[in-house]
Amino acid sequence: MSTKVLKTRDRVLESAWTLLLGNQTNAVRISDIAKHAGISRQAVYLHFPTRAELLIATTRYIDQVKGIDERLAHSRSASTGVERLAAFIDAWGNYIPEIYGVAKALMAMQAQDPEAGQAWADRMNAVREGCEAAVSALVRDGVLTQSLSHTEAVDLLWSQLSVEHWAHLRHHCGWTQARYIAVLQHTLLGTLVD
Amino acid sequence: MSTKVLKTRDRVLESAWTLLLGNQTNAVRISDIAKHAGISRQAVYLHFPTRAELLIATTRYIDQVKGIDERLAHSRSASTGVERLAAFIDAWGNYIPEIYGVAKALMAMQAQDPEAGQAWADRMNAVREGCEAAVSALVRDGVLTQSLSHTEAVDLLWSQLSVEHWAHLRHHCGWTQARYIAVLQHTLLGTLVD
DNA sequence: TGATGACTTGACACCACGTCAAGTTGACGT
DNA sequence: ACGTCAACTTGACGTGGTGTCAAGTCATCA
Repeated sequence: MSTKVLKTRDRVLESAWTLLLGNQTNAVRISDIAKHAGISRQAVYLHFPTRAELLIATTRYIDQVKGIDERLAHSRSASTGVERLAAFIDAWGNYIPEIYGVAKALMAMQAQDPEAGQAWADRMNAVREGCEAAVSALVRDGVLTQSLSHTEAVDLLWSQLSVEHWAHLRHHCGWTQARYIAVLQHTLLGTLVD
Repeated sequence: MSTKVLKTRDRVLESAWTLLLGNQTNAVRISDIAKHAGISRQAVYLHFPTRAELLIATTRYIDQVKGIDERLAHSRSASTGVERLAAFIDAWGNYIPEIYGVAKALMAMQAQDPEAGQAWADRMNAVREGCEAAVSALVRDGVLTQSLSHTEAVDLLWSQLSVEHWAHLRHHCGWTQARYIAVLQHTLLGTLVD
């Protein structure tokens, strides 16, 4: 595991990240990534077995570089359930833009490649756990609305914090990032808390 | 424009619809559709120039067969804004399952084919007009919440009535269709009406 | 009878993924 | 100084799906 190997591997991941974020039209081929990283197309396969695995590795790389764990951990330190909900929406909602490029490519792949779909689903289940924790905090405070079950509340929070929902409001509706965060905090508070 | 032409064309559209709805793994190729319709793969190209156009034509075909226009028109006849909102959610929300197969394929294509993306966006803009009408009815009744602008309210309704949101709750979260409709009616009422 | 339109068969180019084989290069230990 | 090994290169190939092209069949209709 020499230093150079890691360097090249990371350069590939960095290239994938950059190209996927930049390109509107999602025609990011492996050869594009290789060219951007300054290596041959075949060399990419020395580090990643398939395109799907490369994309998945890219999301993990972004997680690591951007420290999503720390961001989410911080939201867990809020004292009240309501504050915790707002902090979680803030932390995750502001992370989505970073991973959107890769997420889009991965979601486009899952039609043909079930493995890619499963990998993405796994990652999203981690987000669901965060939603679950936030809702539990609301329950602990006794402020969760009567009209939704615990699970329904988690599902609703989770689905509104999905990447697709973000993309819809941000790109189709033209919302700013700040408005996206503010409106989701407000409406989800209204929906989940009595 | 003989009878037989229309028959074959419709058989292709019907096959596309059937296969796209049935297949979990979205590997519906043109050759599959042709085989199912009982014609050669090349004959499909006598009716539809590209795969994207075939998919788009399929959505239009479903619209026509299932009479979505009538369904939505019916929701427009409700007297109060609140009833109209509920009726619109019911009409559109119960239509999504019909088009989901094609929608999924079309959304998967828009990464590579911008034309497919544009066509799908156009169709979704028609839904947005329905959302706009429902919100306007709320405004007319003077019951739209103060905390959202007219446009924001439309955007929020629209994004929560998206096919992606339906798929998330229905498939990832395992909700029944009835619960999806009921919860959306309830939470959107809570979000949009004071 | 002969023309037309719908369809068939078979071949082909294209493009991206993924694989394989045979080099080149540079760092490393001995 | 030498051999070795890992990383990387070049070039070729197979696969699978899309879309194109050319030649031929067949029923219908004027």
